[in-house]
Amino acid sequence: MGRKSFSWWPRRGRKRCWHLVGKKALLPLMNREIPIIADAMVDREFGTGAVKITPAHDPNDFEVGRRHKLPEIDVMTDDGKMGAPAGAYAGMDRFEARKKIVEDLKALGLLEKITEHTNAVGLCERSKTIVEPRASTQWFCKMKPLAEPAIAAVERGEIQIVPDNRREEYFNWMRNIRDWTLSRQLWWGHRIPAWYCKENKHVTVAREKPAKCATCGSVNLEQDPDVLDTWFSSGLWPFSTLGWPEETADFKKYYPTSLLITGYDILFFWVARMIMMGIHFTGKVPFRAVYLHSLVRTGSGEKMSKSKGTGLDPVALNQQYGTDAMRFCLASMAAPGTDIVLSEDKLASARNFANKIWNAARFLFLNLDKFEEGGAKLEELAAPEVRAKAPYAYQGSVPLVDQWLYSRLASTIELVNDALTNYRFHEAAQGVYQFFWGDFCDWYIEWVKPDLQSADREQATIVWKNLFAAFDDALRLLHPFMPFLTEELWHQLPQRSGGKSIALDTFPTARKAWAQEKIVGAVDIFTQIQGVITALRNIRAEMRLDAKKKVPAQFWSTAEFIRNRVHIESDAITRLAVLSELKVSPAALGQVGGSVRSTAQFDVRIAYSDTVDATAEKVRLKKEIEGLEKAIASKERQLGDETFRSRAPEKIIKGLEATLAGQRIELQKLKDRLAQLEKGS
RNA sequence: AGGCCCGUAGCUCAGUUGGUUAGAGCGCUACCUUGACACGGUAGAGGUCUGGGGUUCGAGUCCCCACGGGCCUACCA
Repeated sequence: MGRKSFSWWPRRGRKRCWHLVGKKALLPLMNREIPIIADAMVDREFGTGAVKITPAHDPNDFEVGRRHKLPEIDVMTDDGKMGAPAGAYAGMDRFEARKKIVEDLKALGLLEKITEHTNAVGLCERSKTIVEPRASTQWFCKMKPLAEPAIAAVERGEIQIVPDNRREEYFNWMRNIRDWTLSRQLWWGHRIPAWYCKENKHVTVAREKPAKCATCGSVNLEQDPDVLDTWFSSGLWPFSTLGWPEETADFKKYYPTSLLITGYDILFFWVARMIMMGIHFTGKVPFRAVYLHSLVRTGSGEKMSKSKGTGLDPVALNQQYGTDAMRFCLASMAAPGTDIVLSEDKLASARNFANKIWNAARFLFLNLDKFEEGGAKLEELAAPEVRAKAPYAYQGSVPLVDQWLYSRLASTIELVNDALTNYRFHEAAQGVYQFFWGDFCDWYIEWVKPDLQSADREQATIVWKNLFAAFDDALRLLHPFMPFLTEELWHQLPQRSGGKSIALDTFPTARKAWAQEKIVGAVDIFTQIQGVITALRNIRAEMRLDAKKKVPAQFWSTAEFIRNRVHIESDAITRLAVLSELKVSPAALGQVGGSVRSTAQFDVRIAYSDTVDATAEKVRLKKEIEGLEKAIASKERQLGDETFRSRAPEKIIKGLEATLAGQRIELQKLKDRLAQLEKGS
């Protein structure tokens, strides 16, 4: 279809055609002689293995043309018609010309056959019209000298790229960098500062419009109509915004900045260019770290795009679910290196979390009002200096539930801080979620509920102080993810004078004193007690007991300290497991009636034999026995392997042994229970 | 075609240097309109981590291959 010039490459018919290279062919219709050449660009497996070369209308052909010094003939005009070099076709519309050429070739008997071929045609993103490749004069920026120091800066770690795997992409792109076309045929942007004299086409480049041509002195000058690529100007952003090229105070203070946050799809467009420009113009990298965040996709996984109209409307979604929910949702899904598929389900889940926090706070303040009727003041319970001394002790010791809560809080604070410094925002968000909902609401508030209005004013006061101190920390932890909700609730607590916003308060940092409680073992004991309550509830559910039906239960553990602790906490356990009484047995539980749950550490029983479904119970037991036996067998195999014992770290071996011991006890208990059930039926 | 990434519960995804019975949210099942919350509570079910080799005492995790999917860049006579 190429109607002008040039050449071929007969490689496939190496034997058949090689002799033709260097000779000339006559281009039909144009009657122009064109050379036959050989070039490795050609795919000899495709079609005839020979192809015409049109350097002015194809990027590959352009390269070939340069290699073989072929003339570049542009056969089109700016308005998409055929130009003078198109000979007889000049003035025709390009589509018309193509049809006419086929007809003419046919008429001359030169057309052998027509085959279908799918070709990638460039389309204008907005107008959808076909973009015709045409050779033209453009300004290019030589990139190698700019890229090299920019590669080195990242290699040396002067700039950290997060997530790590994007470093490779950066290197790959930078090492294979091509010269950068700066000319854009748009009607907005920075005009290219080049002037041409009309007489001799000399080029004069200057900051201000020159008075005359630098070469021939002509005053008849015309500025290049093209503008600079927007990314060229954008690349200057880190320092031009700070007053550069002046050595302003801002520039000195804030350049380089610490962190750039942007989408990973813009790493090459913008980030790489800022780095290159920054190093070139200022001698310094523009920032110390680049966090490349995920792209938000629609529920069906499409990239959101304004021009494609595939975006979700954040304003509409914010109105529906709340901006806090949106923010939390995005953060909780921002695992580095993956995209975020945003769906309404997930937003709803985040909204539910916000709702949960709001209701928990409502509960606290409603109860506080009642408590204040007895003379207490919020300032005495939750002023900053009061909160700072938490956790408070009651009758000489910090209540177990508070030891546990503050230890959990300390771990959460550590986790969140750690996650944030490492750009692992999803872990931070999920950590707060787990603490606030799973620990604070589900366990802590439920646990201390009756104590909030305790007749023992001293006890109630302690409870309130501990509660508010933890609540305040939790709010501040949550604040980066749910700014509005936490701000609102924070203002309901008494703040230090001048406490204008939670955003100006300090972010919680690790409290070693709280984490210490874990070492003492309080957390482990509390976890055991949670296990006791869950086991009892599980039995209730299996028995299909009415939720309000209070039933008697028995408890036994070979460990005396657990028995003692369960005894001390029996009020709470009784309430949370809906029992009529909890009896700590003086000896192992006998095999009589009811339903039992066991762990390696303890056994609980609800004595309600008439409602026990023995068949279902046996199925459950067998399943658990099977799973345990498998786990035990694999551990025994591993621990029996001398190579393993000699090479695995001590910690792993010890842990395995401990777990194995527990599992053996558990298995024995399950087996006994099963045997007893089978004997009974 | 080249480069990068992904494949884990029904769905969407976590899983930091290989190490003790692989987690979450949603959905699902059963029970509960219990005085903060049904946008809720309690208890559950559900995965031979795409497949095949390899390294290792030990692999969801490291290496190779295959299959499937995505993105970026380039593009075919």
